[in-house]
Formats: sequence, structure tokens, C-alpha cells
Amino acid sequence: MEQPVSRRERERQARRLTMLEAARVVIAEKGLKRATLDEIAQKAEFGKGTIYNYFPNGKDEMLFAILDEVYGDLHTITQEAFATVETIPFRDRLRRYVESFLSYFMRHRDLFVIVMKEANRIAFGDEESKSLYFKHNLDRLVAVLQPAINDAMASGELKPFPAESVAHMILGNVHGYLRYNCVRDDGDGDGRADTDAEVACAAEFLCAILLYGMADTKTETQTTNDTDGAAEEAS
Amino acid sequence: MEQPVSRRERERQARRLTMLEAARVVIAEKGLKRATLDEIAQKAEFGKGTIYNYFPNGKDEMLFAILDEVYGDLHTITQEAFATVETIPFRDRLRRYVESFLSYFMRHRDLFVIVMKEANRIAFGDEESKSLYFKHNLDRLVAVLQPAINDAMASGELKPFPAESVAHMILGNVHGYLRYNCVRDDGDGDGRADTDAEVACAAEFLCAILLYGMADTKTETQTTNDTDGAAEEAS
Amino acid sequence: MEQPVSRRERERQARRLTMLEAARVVIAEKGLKRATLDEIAQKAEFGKGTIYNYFPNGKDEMLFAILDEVYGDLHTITQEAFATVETIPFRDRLRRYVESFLSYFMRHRDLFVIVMKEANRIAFGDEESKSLYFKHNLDRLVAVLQPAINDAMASGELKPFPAESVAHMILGNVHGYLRYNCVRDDGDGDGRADTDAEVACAAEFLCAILLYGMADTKTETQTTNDTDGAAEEAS
Amino acid sequence: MEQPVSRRERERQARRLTMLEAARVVIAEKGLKRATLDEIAQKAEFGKGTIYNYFPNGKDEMLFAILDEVYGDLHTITQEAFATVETIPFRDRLRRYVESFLSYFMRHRDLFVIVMKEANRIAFGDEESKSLYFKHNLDRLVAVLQPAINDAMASGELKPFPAESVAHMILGNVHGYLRYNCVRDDGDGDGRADTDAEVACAAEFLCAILLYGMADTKTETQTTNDTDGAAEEAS
DNA sequence: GATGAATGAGATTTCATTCAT
DNA sequence: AATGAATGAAATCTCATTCAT
Repeated sequence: MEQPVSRRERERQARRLTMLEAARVVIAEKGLKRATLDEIAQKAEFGKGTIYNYFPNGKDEMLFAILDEVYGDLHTITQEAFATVETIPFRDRLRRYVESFLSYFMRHRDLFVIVMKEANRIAFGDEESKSLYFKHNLDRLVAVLQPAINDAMASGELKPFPAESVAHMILGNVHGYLRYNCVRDDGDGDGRADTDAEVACAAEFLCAILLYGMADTKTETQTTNDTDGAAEEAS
Repeated sequence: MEQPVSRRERERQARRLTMLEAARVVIAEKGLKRATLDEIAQKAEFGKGTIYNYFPNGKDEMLFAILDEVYGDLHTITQEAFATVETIPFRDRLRRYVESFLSYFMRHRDLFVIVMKEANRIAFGDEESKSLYFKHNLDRLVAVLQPAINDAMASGELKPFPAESVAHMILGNVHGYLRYNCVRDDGDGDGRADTDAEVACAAEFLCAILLYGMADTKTETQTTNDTDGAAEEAS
Repeated sequence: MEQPVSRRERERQARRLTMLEAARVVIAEKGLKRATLDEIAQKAEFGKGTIYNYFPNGKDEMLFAILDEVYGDLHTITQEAFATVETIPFRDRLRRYVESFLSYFMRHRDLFVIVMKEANRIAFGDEESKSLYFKHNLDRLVAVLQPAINDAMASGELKPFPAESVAHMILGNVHGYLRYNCVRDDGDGDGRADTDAEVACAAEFLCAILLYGMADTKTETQTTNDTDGAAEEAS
Repeated sequence: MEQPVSRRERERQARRLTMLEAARVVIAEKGLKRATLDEIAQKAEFGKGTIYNYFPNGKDEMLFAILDEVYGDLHTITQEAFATVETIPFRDRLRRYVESFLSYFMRHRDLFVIVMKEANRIAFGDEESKSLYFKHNLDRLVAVLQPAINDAMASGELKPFPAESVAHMILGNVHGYLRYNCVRDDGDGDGRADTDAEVACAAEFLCAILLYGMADTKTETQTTNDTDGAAEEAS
């Protein structure tokens, strides 16, 4: 990361970024299929041939370069929340994590749109190497979450569910909330002002349910025992 | 459904189904874009032109016919679980619902794959009429869930969260679990034998967390109050 | 024409006419190529297959059946004006002829549109048998005009130009006027009221120039001699 | 026309012309509909895609590019004959004009065939923007003729008919003669030798009748008065 | 290294014609 | 005799990729 790079190399990287920026905008707007290399090249202000010098496999390679960045960022966010050895309770870490995650995609809506449009399509597609890419990146996130979850279970802060399933559930709910939110106010360029508050509120809601559930146990305490039983059964 | 239909009409419907069946297989395998009408027609053993007699707008119309069926089924499943006036507790209804929902897609894996591949791509696409289709169908499901949730909140069975958000969260988690499961054992045609047990187990897990959370409140009861506060704040 | 025909045969003819009527409307509106047999069959309220029973060669045969009728009518009109042995001057016959001809197509605008759209296209096309059809029908009209023109030349009423060229020029000018007129007020469904007057006026104009020219010979009588010379040279 | 153009641009124009040349041949032979882009591309020795780079709207755009050239040439011919301020009599201008006009299409038989086949079909078609194209180009020619006709009427050389109708009649007769001629010796590649003489002869004939009519007024001068009356009535 | 013109495989769509009912 | 569902050849148009300049 810190190695000395030639001016030439730095310029090359700058051009790569310009191209990816253009690809991001066009792919987010039209989807991978309808985004044409012509349009990306035009927006990037490079010749079509030049794009191929930087991304020999064309659009696909650009998409994965964009996804690399996204998953890299998410990995960093996840590590910042869970990888450090701190003594703060899991529930606070979770809250902070959910907030960073939501905030990241609220700030990069176009990246989220790209992920939504293309990730599942490719992940469920018949090109195994590509679908493994997503499995692998998801696993990397889970691998960061899992130890923290195990620790919290060991310390009695969390019920003893399968840690991997819990990790997926956390990720799935963040993802799900963003989807819900994107569909909801699709298109209205609402002020960034209330976004932070909105994110905080959403994180509050998600953590509340994930941690304590939606059932009101003050009135029906008799079901608590069943729950614990379930926790031990779950695969 | 029970009205007398002409033989002609019955045959027409049968051919439609044959075509949709072929489309389902091909689209699930290749995704909408890479599925060609030629291949669908070939698999259905009809001429390409015949497909156009039944689906004048081609592949797109076939996709939406398939989705209509899926969303119709999901609506039925949702109504069966929540629309009836019964006195059984919400948590049991939820459990039954989650199980039916999971079971439906476990039995129709290809439909789930199609939904995963195409629904988000279209829902986030720039053709408004099409993206509204998904918003509309999601709203229909929520509309069935919401009254049941409100009732359960009124009776004190559920905490007072915003019912719509709760509904979305339930749907999102079922969806998320299926995604997780599909990615996991993608491709291996494992025996149907343990599927029912697997579904029951997954439903157990999802309901456990959704209803009672992952936090072990026996050891840290002091946070319960925060939770209730959150419930009232959430948008 | 007057032979006894079976009811069966009469009904067959009636259906033929219904079909041609529909074809006329559709072909006039869309042109032969864009007129589909589906649309013609629908408008005629017959099955597509039935059309083929009556016109085994499809659209093309229908077009030629329509043209047969048109050229038949034009032939009749031409004969009515020129084939009878009368002693009225040529200029009066011409005037009457031009008026009938214009009137015919003013009353059957759709037929004229069909002729304009398709006749030249086919006449100049590479299917010899079809282009001969038009040559033949034009020749039939010329064959009626020519003797009358020769007579008028013999009697000194017309200058001695080649009769065939004169015949074509007459037909060409009637045709040209209709074209001009159709392009001019294309689409406005103007009242039929002034149509007769309009036709009379147009006939007057055409005959005036064809017979006496546009040059004002009262002021420049010296050119008259050249003219006669030309008349003898022309092929 | 004389501005310095880059080599690149010159080559682009050359390729455009090669493509149009191929299109001209194929469209003249088969007509617009039966001419396929495949065949045009093959004849031009370019890939199909390349044609679309130069003519994004395909065959149609090529046809109109050809027609643009034709109508441009006709406009030039018309201006050369009538737009200059000269003192030569109208009848001589007309003679020269008719000769140039006929000569142009005799030298470019394929262009005339294209005009005959497609112009009326489109002009009478239901796409208004396209039919207006022909109306507009005809009007441009009339606009050049009309002032010259008005001048000739003012100076007493022509009888006072409506100038616009006279202009259309002139154009219509040239057009009509070409049509007649084309139909007549369709296909025989007769020597160019006698073509000039033929054109001169045809021009002589057309002008003779247009200017002085076909009636022999030496024997029946009594009708002259009627004629002048008609001239003033005509619309 | 940058460029963009050229390419043609491949997809969609139309519709005249056939033929079993 | 009437029908219209089935057919597939044929045409258009797109766009990822190549490669000479």
C-alpha cells in the first residue's frame, strides 16, 4: 500500500478510477445488460478501445472491480465494528455496525442499486466461478462476525444459537432494510439532513428486534422456555 | 374456476401452461436475458410463432405470467395464515406462515431462483410500470399481514412497533433465509426426505429470533426498558 | 352476363365482394405490404383460411382483383367517351372524358390511392408478368383513344402529332391532376358539394391547355409555324 | 465545398457514397421492401453493422439520402433554367428545362426507377412526416418555376392561368413522359447514341403541346375566345 | 498507448401460408 | 366450406470485441 509507485502507475490508477466511476453511474442507471460500453466510454471520456486496455474483459470486469471495492469497504466496516478486542457489549457493537453499514449504502446509493440489480442475478447464475465470488465475499464478512458472536454467546450475552446462522441473519436484515428503504423513496432526492437520524432510527429498530424480539414477554413469560429450547435445536 | 369451459379453451390453457413450464425451466437456468425464445419454444415443443400467439410481448410477458402465479400463491399462503378470524396466538400463526412460505419455495426452487434473479433487477430498473409491479405485490402481502400484527399488538402479544415495518421484516427474513439456503446447497439435488425437517427447523429459528431476540435477557434484564423505548421511536 | 346463376354461385360472388371491399379499405390505408391478411380477414368478418379459398394467391390476388375492377371501369369510361360513332367534335368528347375520369376517382379516392401506391411500384418491379399487366391495361385504354384521335387529326381538328403520344399525354395529365389534387387536400374530408364544380373547373383547365396551349398566340403569332414543324417531327 | 476537409472526413464521405451507390442499385432493382440490408452491405463490401454506423435508421435513411440527392439535382436544374435574370423568352427556357430534366433521368435511369417505385408509395402513405418530405420538395421546385411563369404572363407571353397549376402541369408532363418512356423500353440497354436525339424530340413534343396545344386552330379559330375564358376561371 | 470504425453473431419479431378439425 | 392455430423463414437491429492507424 505504501510502496513507492511511479508517476506512470499513478496516472494509470487515476484513469482506472475515472472509468470505474463512469461505469458505476451507467450500470446503476441501466443495469449491466443495458449499459453499453459505448456509453461508459463516452461518459468516462475515453475511447472504447482504451477501456479494453484497462479492463480486457470488458463490462464484466468493470462490474467486478466495482464490487471488489464495495465488498472491500463492507469488510473494513465489519472489521472496525467487530474485529477489535474491546470490552464493550455485543449489543453496542451491533448497533454501531448496523449504523455504519446502513450509512455506507445511504451515502452510496448507486452502489447499492448495482448490488441489488446484479449480485443475485449473478450469484444464482450458472457460471460457477462468478457465483462463488459472492459466496466467498459473504463468507469473509461472516468470518469476521462469527468470532464476536461466539464470544458473546460464551459470555452469556447472547442465547446459544448457531453463530453462522445468526451472522447471516444480521447481514440479511441490514440488507433487507436497505432494500425496503430504497424501494420506498425511490427517486425523491430528499435532503441529506434527516438521513442520519433516519439511519439511527432504523438501526435502533433492527437491533431492538434482533436482540429482544417483537413479542412482548412481560405479559406472556410462559413462552420463554420454548424459545431457549428452539435455540438449541436450530441447525 | 368451476364454470363450464369449452374444450377449446381448456386446451388453450393447457398449451399456455406447457409454454410457461418451459419458460420457467429455461429462465431459471439462464436468467431472462440469456434465455432465448428459440430455446423456450424448442423446450415447449412449439414453433416460435406459436409462443407469440399466446404471449404477444414475448419473454417479458412470460416472466410476468410466471411471477403472477408466484405472487398469487404467496398471497394465498399469507391469507391462509393470517386472514382467518381465529383465536390462536400470533406466534403460532407466524410459525405456521413461515413454514408454509419456506416450504413453498423449497418445493419450487426454480421459481425462487427466477424471483431472485429477476425481481430485484426489474424492481430497481428504470421502467417505472414494471418496478411498480413488485411494489404492488409486496404491498398486497403486507396488507394481509398488517391487520394481524396490529391485533397482536393491541392484545399485548407484540410490542408496539410500527406494524408495516414489522411486516416487512418478517417477509425479509423469510426471503433472506431462502436466499441463504439456496446459495448454500446450490446444485446438489439432496433428498426431499430431510427437507421437511429442515424447513421446520429453519422456521423455528427464524421465529425464535423474530419473536424473542437473540439476546439472553435472563442475564441482562436491565436493557429491556430500552427496547420498549425503541419500539415507540421506530418510524 | 345474363346467364342464370345458381344461388350458390351468387352467394360466392357476394362473399368475394365483401372480401375485396375489406381489402380495398385496408390496402388503401396501409399499402399492400403493411396490410396484413389478418386485418383484411377481420374487417371482412371471415376466417383467414376462407380468404385463401377465394383468393388462393393471397393479398396479391386481391390487389389485382381490385385493379381489374378499376381498369375495367376506366375502360368503360373511355369507351363511353370515344368509342361511339358520333359527330360531336373531339374537343367536346375530350372535355366529357376528362370530367368522367376525374369524377370517377374523386368518388373512389381509396382506389386512386391504391393505384398511386402500388401501380408504379409493381409496374417498375422485376416481376415481368406483373409489370406487363399494367402495360397491357394502359394499352387497352390507348387503343380506345387512338382511333378517335386519328379521326380528329384526319378531319383537321387536331394537329398531326403521333396519336399514341397524344393519347398517353392525355391520360398522363388526368392522372397528374388527380395526384396533385390528392396530395393537396389530403385528409380533409371536405364537402362533396363543391367537388362537382371543382372537377368541372379542373377539366376546363386541363382541356384548355391540352387543346390550345399556355402560350398567348395573339401577341406572338410568328411562332405558330415552328409548332407545326415540331408536330411532324415528334416520335 | 471548397473548405479544407480532413483526410478522415473525406474518407468517411467516400464510404458513404459507396454505400449509397450500392443501395441505389439494390433498391432500384428490388424496391425498398425487398431490398435487404444484407444485400446492400454485401454489394457495398461492408459489414452490416458498418452501414448502421453511417445510416443509423437503416434502409429508410439511405433511401432519403438518395432522394435528397435527386431532389437537390432537380432543384439545381430548375434554377439553372429559370432563376437567372435573362431576357430570353419563356418558351426557350421551358424547352431547355424540359430537355435538361429528361436528360438527367435518362442518364440516371435507376434514380428514376427508385422515385417511381417509392415516392408515391410514401407520399400517399400514412406517415405524415415522410409524405411532407415529398410535398416540400415539390413545392421547392414550384417555387422556382412560379416567378418565371408569372413574369411570362405579365409580359403577355403566356395566357393568364393560375401560375401554380401551370407549374405543376409542366412538372407532371415531364414526369409523365419519363414514365411512359421507361415503361416502353424497359430493360433494353439501348445505345446512348440516339438518346440525346430522343430527348430533344420528346422535349420538342412536350413543349409544342404545352405551349400551343394539340388543337389545330388554323381551321377553327372560333374557339379561341372560350379558351381565354377558361384560363381566368381555373382555380 | 489511445482510438473508434468495422464487424457479424445473435436476438427479437412479423406474417403469409398451411392444414387438421 | 369455413376456420384460425401453428409454423418458421426472413428481416431488422444491437453491441461486444477486434485491430489498423
